[in-house]
Amino acid sequence: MSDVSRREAKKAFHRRRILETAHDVFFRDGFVEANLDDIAKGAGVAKGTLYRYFDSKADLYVAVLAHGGDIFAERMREARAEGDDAVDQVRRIARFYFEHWTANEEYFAIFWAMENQQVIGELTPEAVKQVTSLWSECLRILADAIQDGVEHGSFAPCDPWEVANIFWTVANGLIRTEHLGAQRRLRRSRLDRIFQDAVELLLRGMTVRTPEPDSGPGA
Amino acid sequence: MSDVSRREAKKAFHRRRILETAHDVFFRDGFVEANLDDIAKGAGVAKGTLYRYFDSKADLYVAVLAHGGDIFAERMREARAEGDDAVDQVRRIARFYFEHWTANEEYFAIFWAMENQQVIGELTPEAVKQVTSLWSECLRILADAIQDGVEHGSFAPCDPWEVANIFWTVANGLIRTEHLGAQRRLRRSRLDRIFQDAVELLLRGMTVRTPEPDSGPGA
Amino acid sequence: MSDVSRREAKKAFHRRRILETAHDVFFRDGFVEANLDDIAKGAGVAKGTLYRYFDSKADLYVAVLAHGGDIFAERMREARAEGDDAVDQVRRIARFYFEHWTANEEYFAIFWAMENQQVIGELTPEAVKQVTSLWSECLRILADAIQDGVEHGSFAPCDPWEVANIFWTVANGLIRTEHLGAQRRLRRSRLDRIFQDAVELLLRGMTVRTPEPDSGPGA
Amino acid sequence: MSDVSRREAKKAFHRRRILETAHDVFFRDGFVEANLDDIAKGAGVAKGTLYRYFDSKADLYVAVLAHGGDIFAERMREARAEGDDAVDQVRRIARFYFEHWTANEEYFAIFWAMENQQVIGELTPEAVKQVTSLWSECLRILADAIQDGVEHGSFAPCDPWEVANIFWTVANGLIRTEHLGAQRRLRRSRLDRIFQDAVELLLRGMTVRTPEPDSGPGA
DNA sequence: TATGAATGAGGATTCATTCAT
DNA sequence: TATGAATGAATCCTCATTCAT
Repeated sequence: MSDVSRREAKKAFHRRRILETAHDVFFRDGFVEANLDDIAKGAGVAKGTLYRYFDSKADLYVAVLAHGGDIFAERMREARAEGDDAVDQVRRIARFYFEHWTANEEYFAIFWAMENQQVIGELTPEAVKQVTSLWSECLRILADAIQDGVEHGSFAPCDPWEVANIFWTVANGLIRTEHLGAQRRLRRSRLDRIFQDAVELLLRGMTVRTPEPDSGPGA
Repeated sequence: MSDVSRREAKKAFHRRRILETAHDVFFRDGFVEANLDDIAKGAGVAKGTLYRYFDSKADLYVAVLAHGGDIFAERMREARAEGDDAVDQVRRIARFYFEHWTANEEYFAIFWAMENQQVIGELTPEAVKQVTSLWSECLRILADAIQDGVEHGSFAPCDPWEVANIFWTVANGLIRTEHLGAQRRLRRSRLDRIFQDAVELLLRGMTVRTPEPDSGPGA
Repeated sequence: MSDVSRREAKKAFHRRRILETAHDVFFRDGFVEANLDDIAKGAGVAKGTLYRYFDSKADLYVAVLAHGGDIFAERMREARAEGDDAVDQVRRIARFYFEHWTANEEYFAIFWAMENQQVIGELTPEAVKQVTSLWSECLRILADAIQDGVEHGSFAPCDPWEVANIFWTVANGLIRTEHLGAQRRLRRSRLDRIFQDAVELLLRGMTVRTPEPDSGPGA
Repeated sequence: MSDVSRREAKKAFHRRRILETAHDVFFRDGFVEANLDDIAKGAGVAKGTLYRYFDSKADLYVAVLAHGGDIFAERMREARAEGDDAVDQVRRIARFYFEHWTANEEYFAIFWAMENQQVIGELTPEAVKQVTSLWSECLRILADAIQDGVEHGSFAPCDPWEVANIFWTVANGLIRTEHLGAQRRLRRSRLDRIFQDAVELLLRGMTVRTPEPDSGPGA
């Protein structure tokens, strides 16, 4: 029994080490350029051992993504819960998103890289679905908040999913651009300002009522 | 004379064929996975011939980007010129951008791929600069239009570059997301709607709204 | 234990096979023209396996040189030790040198090839040093013997290093010329005679001759 | 007629340019690494044109060797003629040899490179013979001088060819070693001294009469 | 005769994956 | 279960030579 549990513990330990190292290496080199020798060496296991835990390089990659992705949505839900009204909730979600990615820059890079066609090509459809569902979940949280805002009159009527998507896109795009443009090291203060401005710009746009002039009956 | 010109014509033909094939292959496989055998075979030339036209794989890649990139900014400038006021100009720029990329989907993928760190790693700084300057140029056109709008009171005071950047990011992000999410074949109608909405959302956010606290009863 | 040692033995076997085959191939084709396919095939391993043992073609080349080079100086030292006086020692060194190279003709070719600029160009400075130091060591042994002879009056005063160098040059040159001139297969008897004569010629030149101006009538 | 001669002149000019450039390039890069693009460009002709003048790379190489080699033997003959007695003649030949190669270092490298097995492998036996005959011719001149010396009692009895060969070997070896060792730029003063010493050492050895002691009848 | 575009075989090196131990 | 040695397909690039113009 003790033997069994010790063995289990060792396995868990190995799995964790591998995932962590893979994370670093994928971040540093990207999926294609990353090589399993580095990962094995970094994790302190033999190259063959990797295959005891993961079926392939792509499989390991997905595992890395999933590893930290689960808590992401949960945290985002918490962030929303702390907000008072819809506007506040959207701001908090955006804030969390920004804070999270700037604090976990590497992860961001990895997530993005997955969208790159090369990686997707090597993944099974299931794997792709597994990862993308993480994003959908996040989008849903944001869309819910927006929907709330619309229902309570804080936002002008709109398609919440669509607007959530736009929000999302802006956030990702800004972080990504800055991430790549700044030689892969965020200048946080600059990004912070841009990000704030963008959020406010969007919020302004969402709040505006499309002017309903006293249009004549024929309009 | 005829001899020389015929030879020239043949060279031009080859160059064109190579670029076109490279374009397709880079689009299909991405930079890293693309292989020169495919390109050579597709272009109907020997592998060695590629090297008479381009110094390296990376060089060819840059050439593909530059091939169509030059006219891009020019067209965008034209699109702006056709607009009446700043708002109209921004709309037209956005429209052009959207039309162009949906009509040249592959190019979009290639441009984006370049921002991937692996590709950049293999390019000379000059090459990178050559390509990225295309984007800066486009950003400048948009920022100019916004600046105009601010000066003429169409837009609320803002940092034109920053707002242009946000616009840009939204546009790229939406196309990109749709591009990848939809199994790499845009559902144009859906994207069109989202894109329009996003532009209007942003324009609304940018538009001056004289605070009318005591606005009429209908507000 | 048995497992580990058997694996070790196999590795040693592979390494040996690779070195031996590389030796033959480098001898047959020279460094530049030799190709790793041949070596791998000859050694009965896959091409990739070569890289588990040696970092590069150049590295393998150096290993081939070093493989047999170490014992060379040692043997030469022994040869010297067997001599009675300085003259005898020099003769024995020369003899050993001759015997060794004619018995290991291929090695000779490889050593010489290394001095060719192309090969050196691909080696790291350390590698070059590693190999050339072998030669210096040999030169030192010879120079020591000569120095001894000078001190004991067997040889006329001279710069031992310089004379050792001359000896060396003659020896190498003769073997080399014969080696190449005779379609790469030494006619040993002929070379033996020339070599002997050359050694005696040099020894005669080195030998002290007290100027005997009034030498007897027979001079 | 004028046309014909002008054409002839042009051909001669091209041939000369090609040879000169090939000379430089072969010196700089060695036979294997030299490439015809460089030679063609340097000579100001098209690559294809090279093949109007020479059948192959190897052929061009041999032509380069022969180009300057003819005058070499002639000059050496003159050098000998200026000497008074055999010893003087040998000294003058050696001197000339030394002066010539240190003044035409590049040529030396090329000649030596030819002895490299790779080059020989690509040459026709005729070509090899053509080049090696140059060396034989030079050896003959030296052997003749030695023969003279033996006949006139200046030198101890010996096989003139053999001794000439030794002389030759020493000379080549010293220049070569210095040439390669000194990063391909001769330290002339040092080499000069060594060379002188070597020549005198050999001359001393050649002059010595093997002592014929009053050996007893049984010896 | 001269050109230079085209060729394509050839070669060093990498690395995900397998499998005997 | 873990190892790590072995694999071999895959790929970019070079360059002597050819040949249509």
